Amino acid sequence: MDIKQIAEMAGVSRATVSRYFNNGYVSQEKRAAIARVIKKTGYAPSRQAKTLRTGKSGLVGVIIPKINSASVSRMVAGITSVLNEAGYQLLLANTDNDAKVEVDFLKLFAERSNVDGVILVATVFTRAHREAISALPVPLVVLDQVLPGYCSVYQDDYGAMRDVADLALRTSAHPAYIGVLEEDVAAGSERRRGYLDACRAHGIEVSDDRLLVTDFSIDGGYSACEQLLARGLEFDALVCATDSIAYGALTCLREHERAVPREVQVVGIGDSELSQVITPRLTTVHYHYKTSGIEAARMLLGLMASTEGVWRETKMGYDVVERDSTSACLSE
Amino acid sequence: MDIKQIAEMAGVSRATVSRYFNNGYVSQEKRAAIARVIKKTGYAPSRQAKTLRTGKSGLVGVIIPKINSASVSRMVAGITSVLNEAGYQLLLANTDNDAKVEVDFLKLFAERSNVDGVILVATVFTRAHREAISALPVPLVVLDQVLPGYCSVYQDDYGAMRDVADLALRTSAHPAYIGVLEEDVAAGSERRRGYLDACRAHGIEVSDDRLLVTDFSIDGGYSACEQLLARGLEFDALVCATDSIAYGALTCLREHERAVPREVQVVGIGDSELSQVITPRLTTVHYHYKTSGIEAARMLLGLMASTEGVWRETKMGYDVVERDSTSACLSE
DNA sequence: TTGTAAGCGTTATCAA
DNA sequence: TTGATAACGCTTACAA
Repeated sequence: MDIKQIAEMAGVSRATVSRYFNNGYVSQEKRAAIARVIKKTGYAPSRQAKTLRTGKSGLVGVIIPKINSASVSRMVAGITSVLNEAGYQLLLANTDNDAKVEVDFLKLFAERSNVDGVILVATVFTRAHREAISALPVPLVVLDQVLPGYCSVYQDDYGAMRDVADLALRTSAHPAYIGVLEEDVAAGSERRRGYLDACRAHGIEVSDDRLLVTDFSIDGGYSACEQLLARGLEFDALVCATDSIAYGALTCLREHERAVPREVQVVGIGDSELSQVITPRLTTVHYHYKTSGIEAARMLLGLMASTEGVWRETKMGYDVVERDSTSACLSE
Repeated sequence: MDIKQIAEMAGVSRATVSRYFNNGYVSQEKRAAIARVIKKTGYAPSRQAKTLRTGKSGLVGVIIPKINSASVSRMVAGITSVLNEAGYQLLLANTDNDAKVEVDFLKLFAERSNVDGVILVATVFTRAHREAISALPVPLVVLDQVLPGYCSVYQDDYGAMRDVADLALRTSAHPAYIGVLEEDVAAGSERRRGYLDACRAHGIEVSDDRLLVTDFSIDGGYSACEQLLARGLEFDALVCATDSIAYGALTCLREHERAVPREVQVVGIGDSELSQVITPRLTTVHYHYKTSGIEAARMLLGLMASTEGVWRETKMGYDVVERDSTSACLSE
C-alpha cells in the first residue's frame, strides 16, 4: 500500500496525495476523494521513505546513565511527555554508568544520524565525550550537568547541598561527608563544594578523613559508613551526596545502634519516593527532575526547529525537605 | 557523503562498496582500497536509505506502563542488554499506566511500521488491545502477562503469592489482603488466587471486607491500610500484592503504632531494592525481572530472524525472601 | 568478482 | 491548484 495506489484510487497524482498529508493546497473535491480512499484503505505514509526524502526521522536519542534510578526515571518521564506530544518518538540508550558506552552511543547517533536531536543525561565529560559531541550533526541538550557551549539544564547542586548541610550543622559540630567521584562535576564536585562552604559558614574545620567517596548505590553508602565507624572517628552528622547513599548509611547506623537523629543526623539529596517511607524519614533536597526533563525537551524542540546556534544554561530550583533524620527543628 | 562518492574515490562501483558493507564478495585489493577511503572519510552508510531499501529499521519498540518503577526498570535493563548487543536500538514508549495510550502506541508501531519487532510490558488486555496487536505487521513478545497465541514471558504470580502468603499464615489466623484490580491478570487476578488458595490450605475463611483493592502506589497501600483500621477489623497479617503497597501499609501501621511483625505481619511481592532498607526489612518475593527482559528480548530476536509463527509461553521462577516483617521463623 | 540499472515510497521543483 | 519528474542513498538481480 503506497502513495501511488492511493493516488490512482482517488484519481489524482502522487504529488496531490503528498500535499494532502503535508502543506495543503488541495481542492475540496480532491481532498474529499483522497480522504475517502484513505479511510477505506487505512493507508499511512511510509515513515522510512519520508525520512529518506526529508532527512527528518522524528526520532530523538536520549542517552541515560542508568535506567533503574528514580532521578533518571523522572527526567525521562518529563522528556517523554513533551516529545511524544510534539510527535517525536524517543530512542533510549542506556549506558549502565559506563562512560565509554556513552561515547559509543554518541558516535552511533552522530554517524548513523538517524535522530533529529539528542538529549544527554550526563555524568562526566572526557575528551572522548567532547569529540563525539562536537561531531554530532544534530542539536544536543545536556541534562543534569553543564557543558559550556551547549544547551544544558541542570540542578543547583552547590546550593542544594549547602542548604541541606546547613540544616544539619545547626546542631552538629562534628560532621562527616560521603560523596561521589569529583569527575562527576554536578554530584561530585559541586555538592562537595556546597558541603565545604556550609562547614566554613559554621566555622567547622574539615579534615580529609571525614570526606569519603563512594559510588551511587545503597551498598556504597553502607560500606562508607561502616568504614567511618571502623576508623573510630566520632561524628554527629552524616551528610550524603545522594539519597541512596543515605539509605545505606541509615541501615549501617541502625545495625550499629546509633540513634538517628539523636546521636547522628543524616541528610541526602534527591528525595526519592522512598525517602518518606524509611525510618526515620530522610531529610533531603527535592529536585524537580521531571520538570528538568520537560525543560530540556522543550529546549531541544526549539533547537531542532530553528537551527540557530544560540545556547543557554538553565539552573533549576530546589526545595529542602526537612524530615525526621535531622533535629534542627527540635533545638530551636 | 554518500556511497557514490566513496565508490569514486576508491575507484570501484557503488555496488562493490555496498557489498563491502554487507555480504562480502569483494577482492582483497578493492576491499583494501575501500577500507582506506572509509577510514579517511569516516563514512558510514545511511541508516534511512538502507531501511527504505531493505524494510528493516534495526529498531525495536518497547511499550512500558511506567518508567518510574523498579520492576520495569529491571526488565528494560535486560531487554537493552540483549538488543543492543544484537545491533538493535530500542524505541521506548511510556504509557503512564494509560491503557488507551498503550493501544495508541501499538497502532503507531503497526501503521508507521518503523520497528522490526515489539515488546509489550503488559498490564491489561482490552478488545482494543487485541485488535491493535493482531494488526501488528511485526513480531511481538508480551512481557509480564500471558496472551494466548503470542509469545510471552511472565512471572509465576500465583505460586509466588501462594508461597509468600503461606509464610505469613503459619503464624497468623486473621489475615487481610490488599490487591490490585482484577483486570490486571498477573498482579490482580493471579496473585489474588494465590492468596485465596494459601488461606484455604490453612483452613482460613476469607470474607470480602478483608480483600481490598488499590493501585500500585505507596499511597495506595497507605490508604488501604488506613481503611482497614478504620473499619475496626482485627488483623494480624497484611498480605500485599506489591512491595509498594506494603511500604505504604508499613508506614500506616507505624503511625498507628502497630508493631510489625509482632502484632501484624506484612508481606509483599517484587523485592525492590528498598525492601531491604526499610524498617523492618520486608519479607517479599524476588522476581527475576532482568532475566525476564533478557528472555523476552532473545525470544523476539528469534521471531524476527525466522518469521515462522510458532509461539510459546515462558514462566519464570521466583525466590521467596524471608526478612523481618514476618515472624514465621521465630515461632518454629 | 565486478558493474549496470531498477527500484524502495516519499517530497520538492517546476511548468502547466 | 495540479501533475510530471527528478532526486533521497542504498541494495540486489542480472549480466558481464
